[in-house]
Amino acid sequence: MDTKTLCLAVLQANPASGYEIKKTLEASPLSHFQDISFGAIYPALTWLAENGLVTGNALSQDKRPDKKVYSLTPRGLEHLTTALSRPPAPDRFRSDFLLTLFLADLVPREHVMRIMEARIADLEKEAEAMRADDLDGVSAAQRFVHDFGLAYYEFAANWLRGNRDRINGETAAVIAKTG
Amino acid sequence: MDTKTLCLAVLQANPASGYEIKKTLEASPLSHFQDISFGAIYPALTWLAENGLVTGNALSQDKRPDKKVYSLTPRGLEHLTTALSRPPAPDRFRSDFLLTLFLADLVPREHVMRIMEARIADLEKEAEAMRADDLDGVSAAQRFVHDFGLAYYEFAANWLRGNRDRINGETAAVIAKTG
DNA sequence: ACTGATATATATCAGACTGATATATTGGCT
DNA sequence: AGCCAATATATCAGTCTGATATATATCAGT
Repeated sequence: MDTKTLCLAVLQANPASGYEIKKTLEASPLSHFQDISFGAIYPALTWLAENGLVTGNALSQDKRPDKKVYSLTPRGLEHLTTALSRPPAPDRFRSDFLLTLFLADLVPREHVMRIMEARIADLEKEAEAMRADDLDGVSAAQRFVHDFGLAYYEFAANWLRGNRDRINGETAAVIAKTG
Repeated sequence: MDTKTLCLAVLQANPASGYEIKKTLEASPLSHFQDISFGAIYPALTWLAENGLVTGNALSQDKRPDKKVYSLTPRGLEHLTTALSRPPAPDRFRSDFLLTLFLADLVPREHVMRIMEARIADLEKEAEAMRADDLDGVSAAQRFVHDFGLAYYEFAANWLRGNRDRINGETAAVIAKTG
């Protein structure tokens, strides 16, 4: 989805500032499947406010920079539901890691082994973190997305673990022995 | 990876035109994890030629528009291997489908069910197509990437199939309450 | 023979997005 | 005191997507 719709999606749950929209998305199970940068958020919010899809209130804060808190309007909610009612675009999976593996013959075997081990460790760390997530008060739909993310990390880690020798050959066996 | 490096990655295997670079990538197992548009390819090739990373030969063809075939230079190969030798950026998974499921309560249950069935069918179709891929003469590294892609489609289809009721249930309850 | 769809081939461009940077304050750690 | 991280907004160069333009050829259906 584009940045505007994604902002509306976050605001639909709670009024928030641009900064909070990004932090909320990062803390959500959705963070594994959607991302936006500040450079896109702030212009999007300005546009949304000018076009009546959100209303903005400037808050002077005690010990922090001013905060502009935006809330969804009926028109904003309508825009969001309309966007969600369209058939979703195909998923996009971008992996420089797999590009490197694809061209493994062009780089030192050591390097390939290193990034393979690092990626498996990253995936397992991610899965571990998600298993520790507190899901109290989270809707079934949100839990569904969370669990898909967790299942993916587990799948990917296990698949790479079970197949890494196909790329690394004998050297991987040595690593496995030496720990 | 950026478009330039991706072009070099394709040219490393064979000299090609911009059009052929895109078609080659689309036909490769890498297509599931890397993509580029013509609007990025042609400027990238011009830049690469001007900077000596590729050499270009214009070919007048019999019954087709002129074709500019580019080949990798030693400097181009060096640029490619340098890029591949860096730790790869984290994978990026973008899914509007999962965003819609996350906010399933905002759209009609019928719609959620429909996109769920459609996505499962798409994933299975993709897996089916990959199982039929001809892998004769494909390197171990490339087969690895192919098989990861296939395994992912199978995992995702099976997971969604096994968990889809978790979404449709709650949405039904919300609909019943709100009328 | 004609029409429309598809394939080959390059190029351009508006609009969108990323990642870096600038600005300013507070609070914790060394 | 000095440094880093967090809170908070804003801008911008560089990059990429998706659409469009241009031109030719083939092939299936009418």
